[in-house]
Amino acid sequence: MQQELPNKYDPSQAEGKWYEYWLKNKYFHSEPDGREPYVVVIPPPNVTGVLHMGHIMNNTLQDVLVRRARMQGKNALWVPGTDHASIATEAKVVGRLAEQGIKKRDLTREQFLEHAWAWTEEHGGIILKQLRRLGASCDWDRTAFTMDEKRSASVAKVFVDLYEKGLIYRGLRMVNWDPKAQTVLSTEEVVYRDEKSKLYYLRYYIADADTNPVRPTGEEGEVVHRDENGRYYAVVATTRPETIMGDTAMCINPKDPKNGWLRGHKVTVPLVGRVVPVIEDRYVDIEFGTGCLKVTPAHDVNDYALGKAHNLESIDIFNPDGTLSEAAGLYVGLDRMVVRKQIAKDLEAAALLEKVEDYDNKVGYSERNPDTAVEPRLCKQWFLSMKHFAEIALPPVLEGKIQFHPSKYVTTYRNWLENIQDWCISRQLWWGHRIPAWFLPTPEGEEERFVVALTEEEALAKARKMPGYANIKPEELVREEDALDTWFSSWLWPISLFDGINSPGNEEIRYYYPTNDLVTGPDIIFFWVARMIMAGEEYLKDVPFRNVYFTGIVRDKLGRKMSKQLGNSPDPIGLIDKYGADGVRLGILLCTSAGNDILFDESQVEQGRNFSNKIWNAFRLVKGWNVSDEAPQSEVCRVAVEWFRAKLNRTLAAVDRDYSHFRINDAVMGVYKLFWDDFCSWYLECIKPAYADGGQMPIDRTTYEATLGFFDALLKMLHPVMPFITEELWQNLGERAEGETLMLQRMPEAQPFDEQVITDFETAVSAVTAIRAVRQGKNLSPKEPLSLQVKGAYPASATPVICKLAVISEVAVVKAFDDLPGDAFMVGTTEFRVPLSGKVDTAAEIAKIEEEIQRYEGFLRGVNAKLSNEKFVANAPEAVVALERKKQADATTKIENLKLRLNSLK
RNA sequence: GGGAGCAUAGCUCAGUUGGUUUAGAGCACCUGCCUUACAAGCAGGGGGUCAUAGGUUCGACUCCUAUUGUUCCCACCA
Repeated sequence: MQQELPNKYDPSQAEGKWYEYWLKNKYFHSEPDGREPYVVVIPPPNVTGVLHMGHIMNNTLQDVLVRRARMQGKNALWVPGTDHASIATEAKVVGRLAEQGIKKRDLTREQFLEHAWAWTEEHGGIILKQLRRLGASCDWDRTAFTMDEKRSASVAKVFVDLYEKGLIYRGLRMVNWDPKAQTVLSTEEVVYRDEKSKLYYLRYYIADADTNPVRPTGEEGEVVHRDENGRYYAVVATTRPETIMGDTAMCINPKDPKNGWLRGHKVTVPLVGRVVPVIEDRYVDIEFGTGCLKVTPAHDVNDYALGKAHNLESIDIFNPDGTLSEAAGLYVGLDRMVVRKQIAKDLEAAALLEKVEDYDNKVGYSERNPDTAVEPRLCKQWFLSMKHFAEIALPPVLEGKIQFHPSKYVTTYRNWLENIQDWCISRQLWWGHRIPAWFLPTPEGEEERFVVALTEEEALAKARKMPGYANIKPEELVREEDALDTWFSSWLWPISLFDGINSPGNEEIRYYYPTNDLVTGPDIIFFWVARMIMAGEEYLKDVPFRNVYFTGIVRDKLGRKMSKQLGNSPDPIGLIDKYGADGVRLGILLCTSAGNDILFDESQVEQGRNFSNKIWNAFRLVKGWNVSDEAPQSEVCRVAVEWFRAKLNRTLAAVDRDYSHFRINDAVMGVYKLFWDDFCSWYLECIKPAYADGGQMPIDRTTYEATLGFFDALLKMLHPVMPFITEELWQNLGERAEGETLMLQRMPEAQPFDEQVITDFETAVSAVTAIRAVRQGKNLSPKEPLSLQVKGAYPASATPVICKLAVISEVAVVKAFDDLPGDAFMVGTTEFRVPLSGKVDTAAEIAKIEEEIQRYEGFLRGVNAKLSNEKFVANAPEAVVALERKKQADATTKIENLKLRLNSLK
């Protein structure tokens, strides 16, 4: 039976082998059957993305949940897939084309898409391959892509349906424009960042002083500006001087005493020379800047509203790429950021710049192009009306049909839904789902006309039914160029994966939907989570999942976000190579608690690797034993087996509880300690056969079988967390037939156990620890036999354990200690003493006892104070009072004993 | 500007409806050990007036109020 196993676990020997085995036997694959389903859909990573630590955490959590459910006998399914990530991917493709000297606008849509597909095929799925290294038990046969045939058809069908329901419309709105990607963004795709910027104070001269003389009102607080030539001017503060070419008014607050004298005048826009009216609106903040606001209806959301209210002209001075257009008249073709700098200089040179102040403000940036400030822009886009969706998506979360972990995100969710804005779903991109709408020839000056349909044929049929278009030819229909927002496909994910849109009520959607748990980051609660709930309620009248586990962000040890620039993001595959997938999984899980950011450090993965090794060596120990059918079971073995069985059951119950509350790190830590502390440090040490006559004694059959049973249970408990090493060891733990696997074994269930067994064993543990401390303090060899005296209540089962683990030759239960010198300690109210002839430092012992007495007396004072408080005795529950009385009695006993001892020493 | 969360050992966090021997874990740290499973290990040990100030209560880490610090989300102050 002697095994020639190395003393270090080598993950590379096991991981690839078992993953292949699982794949070959299709253990990850699921088909609908009679069992209870358990379903997780992966948050689809970008098709061209590579694995980072966030994915490691997120996918490890999913795999733990899925593997556990599978071992609980459920029909577990984890569906993988990728997302086409329209803006991000298109940007990458445009970038690569640029390297080859190709411009996007020189290509046709078809040519561009060819390049995009080529790129997708080249880089696509790398991330899914990487997930295999982690051990992810996804059903790869079901791998989906948001732009594959079924998913694309689902998107189109939903678009048409929502249009027909009147929920999708086209509207001219002020939208967020990304000048780099040259597409509109949804409000959710704009991230605001604090920025140190400048506030420019500009002179707007009064233009009509000749015909309409300036008359200061003389009001208190009035501020009138005149230059050295006596000309009047107003001062406007702005952060965006480059937009003055679009100014079509200046606005003051009607109640502003500073600027009342400007009322009714016209002013000249500096440099531009355009004469614009001074308008009045309560919107203007009197306290901000000078109280004068320049109004640029085309380039600011508020100004747009003002422009509408006051019937102002709107001048769009930007090109789609953020350079100035012909309409600007000045700086044409220059980038807006360049113009901002230049115009400040020019204004100064023309003596039109009063001053410049430092100013902190928030600037919106594109989520996908973080260096690009979004530009408010007026244009016609496709919108999804959200009121209806907010109404159907709120109740399931508020009523607990869907549970958020942690629950604090319910508030966030609710807030967003209650203040929701319509969703701008069109994007001026080619990579994505092309909007299924066709425009019809429309006479000049008339409202655009279009039809929405699944196919061109349908579109033509629909068009021909419209008045005046009975004879329209196919080539007269012009398909919408825009694509849809990526999230317009993602929101269907839990449905479209089971083809529930194209083929409603099919077997799979009925069986697998709703899914169970979703693991994702809180950063996409609006983008994705909320919208999936909307789609689920709209199309299946049911929630898409029952639980949402929100992970935190993986940061480095110093709390910084991981980024390429900082170089603080470890390569996950490198970590797996170095520490093994199991080590990486355990490492990341140990520091993961729902909703909290996790500060990742490689030492945690090292801890995971070390734990793998611990398991490995425990296995080496157990498999190295000779088994005897004749040898009777020793008392210490009997006690240890009884105790560990109880402990195992207690932990199983605790771990179940932790998992059900999504306290996965607690569950993992529970198993970790059960294995390392309880199983290895105490149980195995108890039953480990001694050496005698130059060889190791055999272990008795009863204990051995029990130990294999425990090991088996432990491997099962560990398997969801550390799938590879557990499979490797389980396969070698007993005789296995071809095709057997740990991953399909049933997870042990907690059985009732006797709490007293655990309590009694803990007495032995405490005594052993104390005796070891005595040895250490006295510098005694761990092997030198000692004897032990016990005074007080003492479980008989403790003796064999103490004898073996503390190397005690004899335990004597005594009524009173003899006069021999020795070291004493207490476990509960039981007093123990290790007689030590000639090795006792009396002075030190006295000091130790006096310190103890002091501690207990302090404690007793607290208890006495409580008990002497009549109100406490009268009001507190009986059990609590009884407990305090027990504390009082116990402490008193202890102090008495200690004093007795003190006296005998003196 | 509005909202939410957090503040417990050097670090990261538990502390489950206020009462379990005057607060627990993991890591880190200190001391001693290469003891035939494991030095990726073993044994032992130190370390916290639970952010501050009030309040409720017989009793507060736990509930309430305020303050300070911190994180996140939302919002059109140029």
